[in-house]
Amino acid sequence: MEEKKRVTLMDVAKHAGVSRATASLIVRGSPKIAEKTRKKVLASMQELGYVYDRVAANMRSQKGSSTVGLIITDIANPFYTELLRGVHNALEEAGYDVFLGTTFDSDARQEQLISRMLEHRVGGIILCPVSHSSKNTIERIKQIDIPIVLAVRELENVMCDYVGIDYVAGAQMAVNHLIQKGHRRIAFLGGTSESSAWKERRQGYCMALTRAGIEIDESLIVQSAVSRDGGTEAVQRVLNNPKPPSAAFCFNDFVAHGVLQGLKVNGIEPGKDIAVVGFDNNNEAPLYNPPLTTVSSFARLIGSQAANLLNYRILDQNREKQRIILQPELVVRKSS
Amino acid sequence: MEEKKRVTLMDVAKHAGVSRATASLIVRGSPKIAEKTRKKVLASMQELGYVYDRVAANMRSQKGSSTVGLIITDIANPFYTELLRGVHNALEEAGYDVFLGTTFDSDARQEQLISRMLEHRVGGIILCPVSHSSKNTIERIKQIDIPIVLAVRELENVMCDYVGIDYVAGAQMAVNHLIQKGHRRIAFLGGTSESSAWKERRQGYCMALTRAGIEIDESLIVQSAVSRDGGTEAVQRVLNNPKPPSAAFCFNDFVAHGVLQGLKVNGIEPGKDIAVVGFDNNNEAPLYNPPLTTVSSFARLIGSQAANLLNYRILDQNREKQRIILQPELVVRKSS
DNA sequence: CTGAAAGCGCTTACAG
DNA sequence: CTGAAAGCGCTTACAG
Repeated sequence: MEEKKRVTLMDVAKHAGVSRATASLIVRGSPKIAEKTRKKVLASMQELGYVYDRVAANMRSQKGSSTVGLIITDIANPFYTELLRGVHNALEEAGYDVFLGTTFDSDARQEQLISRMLEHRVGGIILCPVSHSSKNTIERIKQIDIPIVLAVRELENVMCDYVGIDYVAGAQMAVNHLIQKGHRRIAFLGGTSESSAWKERRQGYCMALTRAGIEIDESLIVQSAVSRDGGTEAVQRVLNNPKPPSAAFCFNDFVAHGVLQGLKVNGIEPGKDIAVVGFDNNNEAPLYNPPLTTVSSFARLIGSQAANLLNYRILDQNREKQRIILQPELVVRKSS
Repeated sequence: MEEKKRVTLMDVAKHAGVSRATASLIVRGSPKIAEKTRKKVLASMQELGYVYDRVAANMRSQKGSSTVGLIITDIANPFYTELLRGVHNALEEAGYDVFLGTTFDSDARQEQLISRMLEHRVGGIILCPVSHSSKNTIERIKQIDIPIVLAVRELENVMCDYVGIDYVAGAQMAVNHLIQKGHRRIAFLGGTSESSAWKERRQGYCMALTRAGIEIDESLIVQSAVSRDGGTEAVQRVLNNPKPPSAAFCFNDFVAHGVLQGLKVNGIEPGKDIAVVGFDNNNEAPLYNPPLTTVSSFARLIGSQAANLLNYRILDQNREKQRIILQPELVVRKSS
């Protein structure tokens, strides 16, 4: 297992008895080379085990590399797994190789990842920003001169291609659905008020109630960690309310799952005694017991759209910025 | 949005009034530079928006890049999603950036991905080989002179670090469990006989039966697509058997889910009228109805172990090859 | 098609 | 710390 020396184009050229320039033309698939010469050179490459150094080539020709960076929050979150699937499929199809990075919602890691991707000379970046990007980071992002598209969360004052979904509308859909079912006391469970995702859901929640002439009762809004356990805790708290709700809109499906479990522990049957609606429509939602009514946030579609935007942007730096806001969709199941 | 010219180390050096060599030492964090000079230079970098060209640096210093390739079968498969999580977390922690590629079990795509990763000068590769790697590909892989670790599937005659699980033992566990529960007619449902994963499960299935003195009944072995629908079809077929089984060992949890659904359609209650066991213990398994007894294949752990092996290999090309075979684990739930 | 030269952005080694 | 030179593996442009 000794380190073999890297075979260079020059080696190939010598071996095949042609000039380096010719060999270079051949690896790049130029049509102006005689078939015979080409075959001879290709044979030499095969024999010597030549591997094209795309990195050196890109550097010399100053072309954007065929590499793209994808920065997401957390690969353990099904929403981002789905998004990753969308991005990856679309990007591979377009011939890019993808670099993956996860921020765990830390601004510092986000900064670092952006730096590293830039250092690797990626041709573009798809960024799902952390919930609190520092001024500093935002300035950096604005300065970046390679194509960049934002997904899921927008950044203030940053003009970029963007694809996300309308959380406010999604929350409204969920709550309207519950109102139509006759519910008046509707809780909003889970999530933390610092995130913009929470704020927007809250906004939709309030709008739906207000339009229906229902007063907002702050005691029905219970924050929690974004997890199953968080959901269980939140529902526990709201059940202790002197006037408990007859329905719950949950921050996301994970939280909703915890809510379902918490209800059962208390002998309350979700879907019958109380209605529960989630958010995201992740793969597990139809498997919950009862199957969960939820709002689809189309993570995969967000991913593939973002990939497409990036591809267009790479092909034409001057095209107009595009902003795609996907409309969520209510998926009614047994839990409501 | 005009293309700015890239700021080089030389630009920084000029701006700070030092030599390029000094600037180079500073970006690499050399300790022999006076604090004052360092600060001045760092300030210039900030001001000019310098970004280090890791690619050029690696090329010049002929160091393996801090980049690693991960080639999996299909990102839509939860098993590989989990594996990806394991790899990614471990690798990011160790300071690598990861390139992701998916083969969709195609040998041609596998070849292509390996080439591209090599062309990008990755420092190492974690490969989950497709089920039928051609002789050609195998030869290529043997010739690769950068660190490479195989995961999930081994390749004949290829000496590489490897981490996988013992499918044969896993299948035995599942079937033994059913035998202990008193079952004698146990079906093996789903999967296709071409894949080594199927063959090994079948081997374990047969061994367990034989040891218990139960004759193997080929009519209870029904192949199918590896999907929910496949599972439903397979169970339908086996229910038409003149002597239907009282238990089923399924190729994986997906197939098992289809089996559960197929049973219910026929008015048969899984977990009561018939026992069902899956394979993989994916995230959904505890959510099925009834919760699924299954064999955990520790996808995430395979990923993190593979990442560790690769890291060790990169640090020391001469260390002895390691072969890690994880033992699967039976997780008993309500379906059996 | 060839051949020699210059350059992409960096590192390395060395004399000062 | 500086300065000049050489080189990583490629592409580019040009005269022949």
